[in-house]
Amino acid sequence: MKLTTKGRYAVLALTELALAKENSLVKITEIAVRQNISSTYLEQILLLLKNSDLIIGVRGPNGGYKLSTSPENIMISDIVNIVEGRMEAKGCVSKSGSCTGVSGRCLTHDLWDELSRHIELFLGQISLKDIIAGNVLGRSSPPKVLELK
Amino acid sequence: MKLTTKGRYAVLALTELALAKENSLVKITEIAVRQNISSTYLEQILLLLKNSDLIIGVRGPNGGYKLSTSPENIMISDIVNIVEGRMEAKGCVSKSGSCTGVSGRCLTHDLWDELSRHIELFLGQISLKDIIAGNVLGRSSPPKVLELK
DNA sequence: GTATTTCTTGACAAAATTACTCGGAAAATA
DNA sequence: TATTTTCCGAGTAATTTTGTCAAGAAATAC
Repeated sequence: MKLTTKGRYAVLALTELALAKENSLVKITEIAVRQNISSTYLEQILLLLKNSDLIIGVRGPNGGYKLSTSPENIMISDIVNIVEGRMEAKGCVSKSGSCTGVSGRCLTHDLWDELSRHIELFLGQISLKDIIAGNVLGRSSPPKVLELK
Repeated sequence: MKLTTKGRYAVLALTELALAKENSLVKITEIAVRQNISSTYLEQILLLLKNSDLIIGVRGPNGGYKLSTSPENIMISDIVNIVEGRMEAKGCVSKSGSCTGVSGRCLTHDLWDELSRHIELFLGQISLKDIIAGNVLGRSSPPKVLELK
């Protein structure tokens, strides 16, 4: 699970779509100007999200983008996974492919695996709706929360 | 909290040190060969860890590196934070520095903040000892665990 | 149909970061 | 002194990220 500006732009853009009036269309340039992002770069990103059916693009005058479903059904992990490739998480497949190194097999393998699983779990619990509701921090909402025991 | 091969190499190398007999010294080249990493690159990384007093370097014949403290006292987050710079986590300070964009302030700010806090928390609970004990997955050990409620 | 708006697509280029190399110096041992 | 090892700074190659550009396609308004 990589995380670059690409992923952040994607979440930001979809947040804008989520904020728009239901079924109204938002143009790329609107988002780009508001958020001060390169509009041509944003094009690329929204295209990825469209091809994965997370958003719907409408061409022609007064066209634009809208979410394909309601904000509570779109999780942050969905967005990030689409625009950033899924992270390999291994960090041990050095060359021969196998994971059994000379030093008594790959000890850190599980660590990175578990970390990315953890991140995925975290971002999979937060929806666009949570974000526009400011419901990210100190989440005490009905859905599962991660907590120290 | 970035995560590149640099961070993974660092954890891997320190795992090797943790596996070594108490107070025995391990050479850079030993680790490099065993893990199939560039030894000169590994030098740089171990140097960083040494300058942060996580490990101790001994020069001269039969020199090498050893941990500066016992494996259970070294957390993965310590290691990663040293070799990768601390991640900015914001993703919203576009230009003017302030966080109040035109689109009704920075909605995703909290999200990335919370994510990196979460990662830090996770890696801060796992020590080198846990790794060499294979105690990463399905942790049910005495120390605090992250768990779904 | 024509013009306009906007998305769609692909190829390309600049910038930044990551990953690694190199040459040598300092310290310790023998 | 010679050898072995860490230490240190600078520089370079490779990759990834972050864009730009130009042209095409679809929908709408006129």
